[in-house]
Amino acid sequence: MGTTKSEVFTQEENRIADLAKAFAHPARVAILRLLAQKKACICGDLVDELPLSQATVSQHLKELKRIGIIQGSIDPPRVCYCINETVWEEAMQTFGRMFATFLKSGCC
Amino acid sequence: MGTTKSEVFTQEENRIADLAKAFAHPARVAILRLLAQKKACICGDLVDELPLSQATVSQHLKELKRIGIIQGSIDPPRVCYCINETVWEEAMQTFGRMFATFLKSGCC
DNA sequence: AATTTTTATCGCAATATTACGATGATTTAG
DNA sequence: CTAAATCATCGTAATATTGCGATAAAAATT
Repeated sequence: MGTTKSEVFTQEENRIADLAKAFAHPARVAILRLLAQKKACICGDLVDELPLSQATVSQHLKELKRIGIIQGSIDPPRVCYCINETVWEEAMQTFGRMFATFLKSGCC
Repeated sequence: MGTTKSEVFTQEENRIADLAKAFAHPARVAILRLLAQKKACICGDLVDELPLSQATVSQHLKELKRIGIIQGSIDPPRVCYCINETVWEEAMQTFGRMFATFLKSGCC
């Protein structure tokens, strides 16, 4: 095994999990912060800011792109990355709704 | 490797990543939802609601407990799980702050 | 054309995660 | 005391993730 049984969960549950993965590694948190604060944008600048190799940073960027929360535009030979506003909003609202489902009145 | 270089990131970045991990698997999303909506609380009930084995559910519960977002109280031979309100709030505010850092005015 | 700059990708090694059956531990019920 | 119920843990297998050096790809510069 080692594989998540995605088929047995709802699309929404899988999407939430995917969005959460964007934030589930400190390097990706750092990248998303830098992009959200516009402190960096060019991949090379991100590499300078992060204590990881260029290959590793590139891999995290790829994962964030797969999720859709960032996008990159080419300015050869550079690539400028930025937050995808639509997906950022989706994440914000998705987590907002999730956190709002909590009903108090403890049983434990 | 395969190990995250936690030492080189800030405590906050690591904490955010950990909190995100709670939501980074569809089964855990389902569990947290059930607990937040109080549709289940006893471990056995969770197992009934989820398409996973008892051992697997127990493992996810353990991870959620490690993060701190749920807690369990013993009612032998049962265990009643529920959301830890404090950590739930911490997560809500942490993600709220994170999402609020986004500055518009795109460069891409 | 050769070099430089920048980024992506490959290949590998180490570790982590996911999943489950089987087994253990604990407490109640009979 | 024995059996049943409930949950945690162990052991194992399969796959995923993390990280990096080396290399490839693409375009500008010399």
